[in-house]
Amino acid sequence: MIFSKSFGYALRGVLYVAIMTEEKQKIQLDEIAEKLTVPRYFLGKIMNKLVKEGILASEKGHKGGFSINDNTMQTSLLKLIKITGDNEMFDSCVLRLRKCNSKNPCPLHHEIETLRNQWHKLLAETTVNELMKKDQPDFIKSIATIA
Amino acid sequence: MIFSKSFGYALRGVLYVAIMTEEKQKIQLDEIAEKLTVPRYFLGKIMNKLVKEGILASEKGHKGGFSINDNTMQTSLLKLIKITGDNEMFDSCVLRLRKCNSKNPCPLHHEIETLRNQWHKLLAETTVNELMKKDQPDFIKSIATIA
DNA sequence: ATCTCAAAAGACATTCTTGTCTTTTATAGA
DNA sequence: TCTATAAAAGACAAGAATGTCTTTTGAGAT
Repeated sequence: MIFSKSFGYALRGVLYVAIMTEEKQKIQLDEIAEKLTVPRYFLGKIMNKLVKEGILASEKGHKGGFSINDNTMQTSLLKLIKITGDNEMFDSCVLRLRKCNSKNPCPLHHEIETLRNQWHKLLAETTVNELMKKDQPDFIKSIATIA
Repeated sequence: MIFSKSFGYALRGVLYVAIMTEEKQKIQLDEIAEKLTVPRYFLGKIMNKLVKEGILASEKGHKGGFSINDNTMQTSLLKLIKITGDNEMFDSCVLRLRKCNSKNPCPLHHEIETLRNQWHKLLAETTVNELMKKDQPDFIKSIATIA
């Protein structure tokens, strides 16, 4: 698979909070995990990472939960990818030949570089806000479906 | 990483055999693993898969080893990807929303579909033969370098 | 202060990929 | 037929990603 499960959970988690935040201020992990049909504790750790990275806010204790903050809506997919660890996707040679760079390119270097840049651009430009603006009819449903 | 280690090993293994086959008929696993700086037994299993899939020929025993066959040079990267198990890269939703298809697309479905199709095309059209025809000066070196 | 709630943190289990070692099988040559 | 050789096959180990459970921490409510 091109991206990790963690990335998918992170994205769907953020989106769920962003969508639900119109109805309530705080969204609990229990609800998120249940609605997204995602392993609760595992999601918890990912959400925690997002909080530490400043993508989301959280509060402990009574009436606690997750909520959006000033950064949430501007967060790019690329940022989520980096946070969840799928780095190096844009670093290393796709053919896995190590000695490959613009000076000493592998046979597919240039073709792949073009494609990779397009990916990079798309992922860097697509933010949580962008995704929500597209406003698909069943968007919330598609987020809530197991991946 | 976008592709698995196994894929990288498979590709480099095939390329090494294809290149060396001009000098000798049979290439031994020991040599391949050493030159590519790749775990010997692990590579052995991957080479074995390639043989079973008809991508390479092999012979046991004295004067045995790996060699190319009628299919080797026409083998596409896509084929290698499938053999080494990185399937579903072109199947499932990149955002990992399951209920995502052309009828019920996720917000990025169309943009991603375009990119994915380009990848698919490139990987399907690029064969072992194509790679070797490009004839980079240090191609054999770049194959032989650890990934 | 104490209780309850919910995230955070830490220990542990499972699964998948990758890597290693040993034994078996097949082939050529003496 | 026997020996050497090299791939194939099988058992096992290490590592990373994913998943589960328990304990701790922090905040509001009583």
